[in-house]
Amino acid sequence: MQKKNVPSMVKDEQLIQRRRAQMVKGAVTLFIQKGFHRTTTREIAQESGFSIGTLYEYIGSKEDVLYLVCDSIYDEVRMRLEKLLETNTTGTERLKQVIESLFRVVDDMQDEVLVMYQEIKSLPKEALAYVLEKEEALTLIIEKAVASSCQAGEVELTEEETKLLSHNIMVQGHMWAFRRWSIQKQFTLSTYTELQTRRLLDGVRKRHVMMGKK
Amino acid sequence: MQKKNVPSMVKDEQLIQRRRAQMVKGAVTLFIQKGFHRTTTREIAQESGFSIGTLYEYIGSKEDVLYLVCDSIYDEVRMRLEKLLETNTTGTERLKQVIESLFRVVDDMQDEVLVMYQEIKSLPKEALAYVLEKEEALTLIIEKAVASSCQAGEVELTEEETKLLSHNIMVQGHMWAFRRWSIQKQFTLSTYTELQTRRLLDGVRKRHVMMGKK
Amino acid sequence: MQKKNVPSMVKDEQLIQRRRAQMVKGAVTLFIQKGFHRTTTREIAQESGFSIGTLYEYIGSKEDVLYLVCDSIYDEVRMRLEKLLETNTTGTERLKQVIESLFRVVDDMQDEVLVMYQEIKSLPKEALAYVLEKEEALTLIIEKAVASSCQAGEVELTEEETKLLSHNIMVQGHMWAFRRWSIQKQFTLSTYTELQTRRLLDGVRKRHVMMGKK
Amino acid sequence: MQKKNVPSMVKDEQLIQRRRAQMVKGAVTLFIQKGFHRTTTREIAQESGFSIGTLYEYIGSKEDVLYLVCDSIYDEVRMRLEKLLETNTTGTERLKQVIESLFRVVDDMQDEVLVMYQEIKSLPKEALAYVLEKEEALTLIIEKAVASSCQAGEVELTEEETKLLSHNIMVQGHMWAFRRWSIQKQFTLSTYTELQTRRLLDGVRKRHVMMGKK
DNA sequence: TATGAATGAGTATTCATTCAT
DNA sequence: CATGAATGAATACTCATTCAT
Repeated sequence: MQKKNVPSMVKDEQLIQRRRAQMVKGAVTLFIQKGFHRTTTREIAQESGFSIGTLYEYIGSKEDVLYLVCDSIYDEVRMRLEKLLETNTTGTERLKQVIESLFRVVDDMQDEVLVMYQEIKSLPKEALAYVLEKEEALTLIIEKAVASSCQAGEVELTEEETKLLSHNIMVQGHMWAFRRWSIQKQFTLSTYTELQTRRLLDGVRKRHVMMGKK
Repeated sequence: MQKKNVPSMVKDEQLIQRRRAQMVKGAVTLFIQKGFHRTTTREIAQESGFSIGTLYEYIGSKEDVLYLVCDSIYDEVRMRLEKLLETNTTGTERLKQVIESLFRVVDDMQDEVLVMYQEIKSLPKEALAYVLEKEEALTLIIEKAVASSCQAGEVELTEEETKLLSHNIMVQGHMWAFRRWSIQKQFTLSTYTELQTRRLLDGVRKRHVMMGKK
Repeated sequence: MQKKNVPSMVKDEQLIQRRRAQMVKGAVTLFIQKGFHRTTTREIAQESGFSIGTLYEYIGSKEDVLYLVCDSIYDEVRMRLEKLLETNTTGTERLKQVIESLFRVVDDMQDEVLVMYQEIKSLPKEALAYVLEKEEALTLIIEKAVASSCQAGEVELTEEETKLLSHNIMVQGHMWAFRRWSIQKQFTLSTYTELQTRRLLDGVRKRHVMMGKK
Repeated sequence: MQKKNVPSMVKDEQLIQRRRAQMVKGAVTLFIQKGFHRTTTREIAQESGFSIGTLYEYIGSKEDVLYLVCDSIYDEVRMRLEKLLETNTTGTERLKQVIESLFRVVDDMQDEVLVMYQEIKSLPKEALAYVLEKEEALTLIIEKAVASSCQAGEVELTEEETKLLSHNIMVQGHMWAFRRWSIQKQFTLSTYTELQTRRLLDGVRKRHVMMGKK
């Protein structure tokens, strides 16, 4: 799936990047506060530091802003995640690290994650498909760590189980944000991480290993 | 938290109930198709089978419709869930049944669940709080089943772990709907249910019990 | 060609007729002053005596107003023309009467005729086709009078010549309006009518008749 | 009436001429396609082969472009007409030639003639007056031919009739363009020219000449 | 109680024009 | 001289809400 092409009247590619970055920054702030539909294009322009006319020099429609925002959030999540994963661990150690890192990123970007969950549906079909692909790509990072843990012989999972587990981890990350009204009242991030990690790993640990340990 | 009072010009309480039921039915259909913001009050009135004037005899604002819709979805989820749980099981058996029932209800009401996840944020603060309470009450049903499983001595969990597990179960139900673009391509509902149930229970099963079984 | 259907949100057909009449009246005034493109929908609403919202209860787009205006102008031209032609004359007498009547109607409706000439091109294709048909129907009235004059044996014309003559008469009527900056400085309507009538008839009069008269 | 002064930031008169020629060429193409109001200045600049900034180095406003276009169309009509009239005929022969030439020019420049008829009204007052003078000057060419025919003694016309006839000829030329939706379906240019010429001349031919011929 | 016509604030988008580079 | 990014007033159209019947 190709990156959706957002039309611009401006030729200087560098300038486009800069302006769109401003735009996304302003828009995210507003979308977090009032959501996509309740935010006007004028507000986006103003918050971004330029006029409404200029805004439309860099996009074709309001929906393009949403697309740029979603795209950018995914890129940032991925970037932060990869940054936290730079060390070269493997096996279950790796998996623990992925979980902790994911949760930490979600914690840092709670509002952005919420925007994604709630506004994504307003994207035009094509853009939506593209964004969902990014989500799957992200899930794949987790899947690789799970697989690595399998290969290390520490856990045994079918391919199906691997996939499902990855989804579970991803969603447990997200729910730290979208159920924060309940979860964050009861847990700190580190308790949450610890409890979830233990549960996730206990469930998959090889039986004989466990018993051996015992 | 009190049920939010939705104003009506009409006295006959029965009529109010009937009209609002029509209204919610029409609105849900539309919200599923186009979302709350893209649906007009005129459309809601038409889909409900009465005029725009009449619509406003039974609500005070468009947001009231959203509130009624969310409220009604929760009531239906709860009703269906309780229906499926009428038999008097206990212990781990009970827990399995709760999980399976929840997943089945979510499967039946996927679109409604999605509407909730995506439009809830558009509710006015007070209404939002009320609806979130309903969500917590729902989670409590699960929590009770988990606790019942503990009491049966089949699993051992701290109170914290109990709460978290309940959230996890709830969210794993919901994700069947909101990640369907990926999950429902890979799993049938019964596979999904089976895999998730196994994982959830394996993780919590008492060690000695497991070994004993061994 | 069917009359184009202009959409309306209002059900009462009578009301639609009344409101659209107001609308056309207001719009014509404005189009005469500033042309279609320089007139805003708000101005049309205001001049028509209702709000912009109400305007859009009776039309689907600004172009619909132009269509209604053109349609209405043609209807009025035709109505006035037919009124002036109610007496039952025939032959050349009839033709003279048609010419005089046409010129008189154009004189009365100069501004409207100009609007037609200048804004018709802004109509959507379908509407344009419909309006041009009305123009042809009007030309047919003239053609019938010319034919009547032929049948009376006073003039002899091929079918082609009949058609062309009718166009000429029509356009000579219109030019009284669209060349008024020059023609109306030099002629009064009655002089113009007399001169044009003489020329039109002299050119077609049967040769032997003329000579017989001589 | 002075030629309207179109302001330019550029000194080099030659360059001004060249750029404006490009501009008019581009603009005519666009005005024919979409009319003056639906054409943007950006489009004009692009079609002309330079940037929007450059466009405004050679004009003061969008209306100036329309003025230049109208001015240029008149000049070309005149030029072409004069070219076709270079041979030194006189009398009725001359008149026939003028008619045929005019019709031929209009046929060649149909779109341009239409633009004139439909957009002229958007000119600012002063520019409009200037352009109408050009139209009158053009009519004068015809008038001279008619007069020449009179002087040759072949037709007899009062001064009033001469003027009116010239207008008629002019308009019969134009109508070949602006009623083409009907006329060009029924006639070829040469039939149209022949029929109209015959009618125009028959109507004015001296009575005794005609009879003599007879 | 039911209706639907009326309202006008609000919104996305366009485009002529300017001006710093 | 040429460029094209920036501007913001202007504009068509929408839609939640009201209220007279």
